[in-house]
Amino acid sequence: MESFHKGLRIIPSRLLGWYDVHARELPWRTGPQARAAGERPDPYRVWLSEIMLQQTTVAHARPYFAAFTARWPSVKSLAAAEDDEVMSAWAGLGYYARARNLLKCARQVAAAGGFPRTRAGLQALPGIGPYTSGAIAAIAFDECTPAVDGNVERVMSRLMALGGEWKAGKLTIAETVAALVPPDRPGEFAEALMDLGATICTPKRPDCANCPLQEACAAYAEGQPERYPAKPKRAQHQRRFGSVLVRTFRGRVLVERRPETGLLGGMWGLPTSEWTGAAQAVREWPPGAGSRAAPCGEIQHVFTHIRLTLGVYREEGPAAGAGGDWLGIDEARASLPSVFRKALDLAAGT
DNA sequence: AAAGCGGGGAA
DNA sequence: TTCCCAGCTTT
Repeated sequence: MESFHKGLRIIPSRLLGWYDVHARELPWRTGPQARAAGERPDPYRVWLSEIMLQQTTVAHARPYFAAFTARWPSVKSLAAAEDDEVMSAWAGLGYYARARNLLKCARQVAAAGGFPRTRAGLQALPGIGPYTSGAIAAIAFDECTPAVDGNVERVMSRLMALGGEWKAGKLTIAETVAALVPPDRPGEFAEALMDLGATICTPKRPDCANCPLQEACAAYAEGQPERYPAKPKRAQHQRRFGSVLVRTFRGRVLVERRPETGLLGGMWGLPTSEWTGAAQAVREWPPGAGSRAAPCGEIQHVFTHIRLTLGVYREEGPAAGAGGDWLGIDEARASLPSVFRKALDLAAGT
C-alpha cells in the first residue's frame, strides 16, 4: 500500500517531464515551450476546441476548428453569427446539441464581456459539464483543478488497477487526480495526462515500454494493462427503417428544418418517413413523393443507439404542396448531417 | 440512475 | 463486428 502511494506521488513530475518532450502540437494548444516563454492560451480557442472534442477524435475535429476560427476568430464574432450559419458549419461533426449550446454559450459570454475564470462559473454555461469546466479552468486560467475525460479514466484505472464496480472506480479516479494536480502547471498536467492516454496508454495494445509512468503502474505490474478500465458493456443498436426523398428542381434540393430537440435537432434534413421497426418501410414512399418518384437504392447509417436503413427516392420538379425550403445542391451537401448527405450522394449518382 | 444524442477510425 | 473518442443534458 505504501509503495502504491509512493508510486502515485512521482506521477506529476514524471508526466510533465515527458510532456515537455512529447506534447502533441495542436492548433488550439499553447505548447510547453511557448508557455515557458510566457505565452497564454486564448480562452475562446480552448473553449471551442473542448466543445468540439467532446466524444470526438482530434482528427475529426481538427478541420472544423480551423474553419470555425477562420470564420469566427473571437467569441464576440461567433455570438453575432446567425443560428443557421453555425448549425450548417457544424454539419458532419455530430452531437448537434453541442452546436446549439455553443451559440447560446457564446452569446452569454459575449454579453458578460468574457469567459468566467473559475471552474464553477464555467460549468454554469450551456454545454460545459464537469470535464470541460475543469479543462478550461486549468488550461486557460491556471485553476488548480482536475480534468477527467475518457483518456484520464483509462490511464488512472490502469495505474491503480481498478477492478470492481466502474461507478465506484470513477469516483476513486476523480479524487485521486484532484489530489495529484500540481499547482504550478495544472493545465499542462491535464494536457499531459490526455496525451499519454492518446499516444501511449491506448485502449488496445498500450505502449508500456515507452511509458514514463511504467514503474508506478499497477496494471503493468500485473502484466495485463489492457484489462482496464473494466467498463460495463453498452446497449445494442436498435434497427430502424424508413424512406427519404431527394426532390430536386432547378439545381436545388428540397430540405426541411428539423425540430429543435431530439435526433439531429435544429439541423436541415431531407423529407423522411417515420422510422419504424418494420423492414418494409424502406419500400414505402416518403411523404411528398409524387407519382414520378423513383427508388434509387438504400443507405445505412449508425447513430449512437439506432442502426438505420433508409430507402432513397429521387424526384425532379417542384413540390406539389406549399413551398418548403430549397438549398443549392452543394450548399445542401455541406449543410446536411451525414445521414442525409449519404442519401443526397446516392441520388446524385443514379 | 439511465437514456438520448453522431460520426468516423482503428483493430 | 466492437470499441471508443478532451461528455453533456434530460428524464
